[in-house]
Amino acid sequence: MTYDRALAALADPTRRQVFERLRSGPQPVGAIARGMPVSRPAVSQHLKVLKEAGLVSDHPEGTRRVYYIDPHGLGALRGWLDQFWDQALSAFQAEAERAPGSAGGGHNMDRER
Amino acid sequence: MTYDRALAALADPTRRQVFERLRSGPQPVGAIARGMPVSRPAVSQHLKVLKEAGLVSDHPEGTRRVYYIDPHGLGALRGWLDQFWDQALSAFQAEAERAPGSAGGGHNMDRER
DNA sequence: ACACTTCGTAAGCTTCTGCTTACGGTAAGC
DNA sequence: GCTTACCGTAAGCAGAAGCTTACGAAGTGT
Repeated sequence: MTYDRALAALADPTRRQVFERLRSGPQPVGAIARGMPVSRPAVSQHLKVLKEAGLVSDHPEGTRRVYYIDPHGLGALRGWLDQFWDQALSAFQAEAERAPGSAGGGHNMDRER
Repeated sequence: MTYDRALAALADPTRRQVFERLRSGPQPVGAIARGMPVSRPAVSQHLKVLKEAGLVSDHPEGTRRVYYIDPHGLGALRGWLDQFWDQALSAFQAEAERAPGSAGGGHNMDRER
């Protein structure tokens, strides 16, 4: 779905810091920006990207805007990741048996060509 | 620990395409680059980043280098994600009860001017 | 009505990033 | 030994991304 947006959004360290700050609960923009190494408008821009990725949502509260983590984007990312996980494990196991030492811990020292 | 590298690596679309190509099994660089919209050196550079992120590994096979998916980096990313998942769900539930309509059901009825 | 707070957005600039071409190094085949 | 195939790396460049300052809009309180 939109797992690609979520990945791109969480790639930036500053933006990830914004996102992780919301783990302690919903917060308005000013509170998020306080104590961060960038300006408040920068935080707003990051929040916009996070919102477009479905990672956060917001609702107005007076003159402020309270942001909070939205599981929707996280779920998409998780789904994509799980799609890899099982397949990656088995493929890695196969590789481990084929070339021990570099991969997992297989004990078949069959060399190929 | 190294989930940040994995995130940054998988953020780029082309690099993600390289990574997803390895899902069909281990492949040498040339085979990966064949049919891709970028040159072979570009693929090599992407593989380097993916390797540093712990997402892929490789072993030489004659004059070629066979790359395959390494669950190590994927696992780190998964761990970080799961750390959020539960907390995000409960927090989202709390938000849903607090302002029904925006969070609880399905869509974001964001008030946009 | 006026002042103050909170926030989003536009413009501009600097820095980072991904791609290409060119080159060197290593292993296999004749 | 010589040539060919495969791959990684360096240099250089065009495009993108993030940050700052400046401004405008919306809401609250006096």
